[in-house]
Amino acid sequence: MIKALRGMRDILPPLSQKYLYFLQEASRIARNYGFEYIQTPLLEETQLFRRSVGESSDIVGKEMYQFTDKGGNDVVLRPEGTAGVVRSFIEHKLDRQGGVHRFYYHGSMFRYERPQKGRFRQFHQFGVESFGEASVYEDGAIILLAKAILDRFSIPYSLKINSLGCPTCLPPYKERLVEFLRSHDDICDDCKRRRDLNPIRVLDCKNPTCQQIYTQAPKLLDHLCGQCEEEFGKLQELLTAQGVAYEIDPNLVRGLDYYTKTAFEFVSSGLGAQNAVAGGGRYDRLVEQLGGKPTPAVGFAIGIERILDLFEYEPKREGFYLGALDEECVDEIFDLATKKRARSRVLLEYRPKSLKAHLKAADRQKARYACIIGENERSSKTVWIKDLERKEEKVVPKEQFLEME
RNA sequence: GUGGGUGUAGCUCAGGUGGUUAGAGCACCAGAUUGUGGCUCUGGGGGUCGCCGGUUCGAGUCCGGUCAUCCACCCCA
Repeated sequence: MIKALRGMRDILPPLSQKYLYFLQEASRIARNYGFEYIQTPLLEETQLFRRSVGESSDIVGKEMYQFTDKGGNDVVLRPEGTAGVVRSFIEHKLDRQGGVHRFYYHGSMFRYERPQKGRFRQFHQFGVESFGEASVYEDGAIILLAKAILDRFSIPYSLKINSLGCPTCLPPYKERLVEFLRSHDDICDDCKRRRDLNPIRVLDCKNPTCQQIYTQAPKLLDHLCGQCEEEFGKLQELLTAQGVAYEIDPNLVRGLDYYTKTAFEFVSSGLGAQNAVAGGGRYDRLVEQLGGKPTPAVGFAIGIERILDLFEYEPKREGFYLGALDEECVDEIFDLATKKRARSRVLLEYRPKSLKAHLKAADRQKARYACIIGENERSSKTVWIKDLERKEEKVVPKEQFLEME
């Protein structure tokens, strides 16, 4: 038997129904915040991710589905969504057009990792990206948008925020940190590697010995420049005013290189070790880094598989089940179903069955109405209808049946 | 890449120390005297016991290998 590849899974009913329901609600909320839908290719030039996500990240370092296509292009299946949207933003010269551009997207991402709970090689994200708005109010709005989506599904979470500084305050801090790290030779091997590649990432090392050492390390939050500090304060003020509970996590650094200033993560218990359900932040330098005009930007992504694990979905009864009690009535319900299908969802049973069997089938398939034609109905040109939710039944002329919503 | 757990019916799982036609619950289909769903009862269909090899008169059971899957490390959505 041919099976799906490791870490790839099919999404079939009823999960697929839940998936669509999530997309519908999340899209609606994103639109309420002024975002428009954007779709970008799943395949991009490898260079795009090397230059955005960064060489020091695990994603670029070891998780990309990378290959050479038949035209000799070095390409990858996108491991995350932001880079492609930024590429598109620049390619279509929206950076030169000016103004604010807000996009939401959803779709498959690919990372070659060992699968585990909440982690797949092909997974799906719903994300938003906002370009051209430097105000910290936008950071606040973006966090509120993510929160609104989680709240829509009554998902319990805790919100962690941090500031990663800007080109003014981050480099001097990095130097101090590296200096500190060089004076401590007992940090783990991973951290020694990080020290040279991307020193900030040592801060969220899980190794207890390292964590013990880092309690003495210089803190980025103590080294923010005036503007970064002010904005981080303003962000907290905004969140507090909106009644959003949050926790400052000075070790929240995130594994992608492009973040600046605001970084945030929504975590939820009940997801196992992979507890981040949404994450994002500001990336003011990325557009420029990829060859566009300097443009401030901020965004986030939600892990769809993870969020689907966190809420229940009961599809509601919908549509009409049509069944015949004897062979002579089958042509009639077939014709009736075709007409009815111009406006409504119709589940049609071709085999004549007992009334009991039809009701059972209609119930199981979650139809709202069981509509049956037998000898009596055929001679009187009517349809017997039972509302399976209200448990009410009636016999109506065929014309009236076709009018029903 | 590393570690641990698990592979028996569509699903969840039983199957002491090897022994005849491999079981249950759920699900599915059909019935329970006249055309009424969810509950109950009866019956039915459905399994190369992950795969390969070894030990044995005999392997679902023991041994080796292999594959798959889950969880964790790591990292992140």
